[in-house]
Amino acid sequence: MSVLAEASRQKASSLSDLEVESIEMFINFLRLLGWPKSVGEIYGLLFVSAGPLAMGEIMARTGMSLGAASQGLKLLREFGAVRTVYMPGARKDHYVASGELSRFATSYIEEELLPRMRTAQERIKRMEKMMQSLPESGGQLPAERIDRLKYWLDKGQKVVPWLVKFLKL
Amino acid sequence: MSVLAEASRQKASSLSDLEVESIEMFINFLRLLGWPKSVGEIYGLLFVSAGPLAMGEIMARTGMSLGAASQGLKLLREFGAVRTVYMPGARKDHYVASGELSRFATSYIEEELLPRMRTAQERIKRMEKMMQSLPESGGQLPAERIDRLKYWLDKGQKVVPWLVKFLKL
DNA sequence: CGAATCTTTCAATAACAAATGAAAAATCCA
DNA sequence: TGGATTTTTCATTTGTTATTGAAAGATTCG
Repeated sequence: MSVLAEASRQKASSLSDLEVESIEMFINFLRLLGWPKSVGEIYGLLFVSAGPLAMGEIMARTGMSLGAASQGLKLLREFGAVRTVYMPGARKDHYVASGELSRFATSYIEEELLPRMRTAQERIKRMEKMMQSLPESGGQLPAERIDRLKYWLDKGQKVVPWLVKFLKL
Repeated sequence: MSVLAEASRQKASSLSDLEVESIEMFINFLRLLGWPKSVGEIYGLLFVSAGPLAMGEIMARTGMSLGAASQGLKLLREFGAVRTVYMPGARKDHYVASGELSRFATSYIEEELLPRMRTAQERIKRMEKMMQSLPESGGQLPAERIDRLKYWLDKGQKVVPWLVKFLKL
C-alpha cells in the first residue's frame, strides 16, 4: 500500500462510528445555514467528544488542514457554538462544543433573516411611493402584491421573537 | 459608445426602479434558501409586473440567458411560486407570480428542514445504540449531549407544523 | 530575553455551483 | 404532415466559495 493510501486509511479509521454519525449530521444541518463542511466536521466531532480537544487533534482526526481548522474554530467561537476551556498545564487551547443547539437557529434568524426583513421593509416603503407617483394605474395587481408583501413581513417580524424565545427555552 | 456598452446600457434601463427594488429584494430572500440569483430575478420581475410575461420578455428585460430563464421558470413552477396563464391567441407560455409568499417558506421547511430532521432522528437512534454498546462509560458528556439533541429535535418537529400553519394564514 | 510552540492570516489552488447558448425536443398552426 | 416557433436540455464556460499550507504573528516557558 502506498504511503498516501495508508495515510488516508488511517485518517478514516481514526474516527469512531459515533463520531462519523455526529459529523455527518452537523454537516447537513449547518449547510442549511450556508456554513462550509469543515465547520460541520469540527462541531460534529466536538459534540460527541468525551473531553476538550485541541486544534491539532481536530486536524488529525478529521484530516482537515491547519487553515480550515483555525478558521472554522474562529467562526464557531464567534457564534458561541464552541468555547475554550482551561486545562491546567496545557499550552494549546482546548475546545468544547456548546450544548445549546438553539444558538445556530437563533443566530441564523438574527444575523441573516431579520436584517433582510428590515431591508425589505424599507424597500416596500420606497415601492409604495413609486406606485403613487406612477402615471395613473401603474397596475392594480402590483399594488395588491406590495400590500400583501407588507402584511406578510409584518407578520413575520411578529412571529420571529416568539420563535426565538421558544427555541432558546 | 461600443456596441457592447450600448447593449448593457439598454439592458439596465429597460427595468423600472420599481422592478429593480423588487428584483433585489427577492434575490436577497431567495439566496437564504440557496436559490440562484437568476431565480430571484425572474420572481422579482414577475412579482411587480402588471400582467403575465413570456419567457422571451423576461430574458430581454433582465438580460439573462435562454437556459437560465427556462430553468429558473421550471424551478419556480415546481415550487408553485409561478404559474402559466391562458392567453387567447398567444403561442408562448405566459407567467404570473403566485402572490402566496408563504410558499417559499413552507417549501423550504418541508423540502429541506424536515427531511434533515428526520434523518437526524434516525442517526440519534443509532448513536444511542452505539453508546450502550460502548466499553462502560463511553462518556457521560456525549450521552447528555445526545439526549439534549433528541429533546431539541422533538421540540423542533412539534413547532414546525404550527409555524407552517401560521405562515399559510 | 529568546527559542520553542502554537495560532492566525492570506495568496494560491481546488472544488463547486451558476450561467451560457447551441443543439435537440416539443409544440403549434396552416 | 411539415415548417416555423417555442421550450428544454446539457456540455462548456464562467464565477464563486472553500481549502490548503507556507509565512507571519502571538504566546508561553525556561
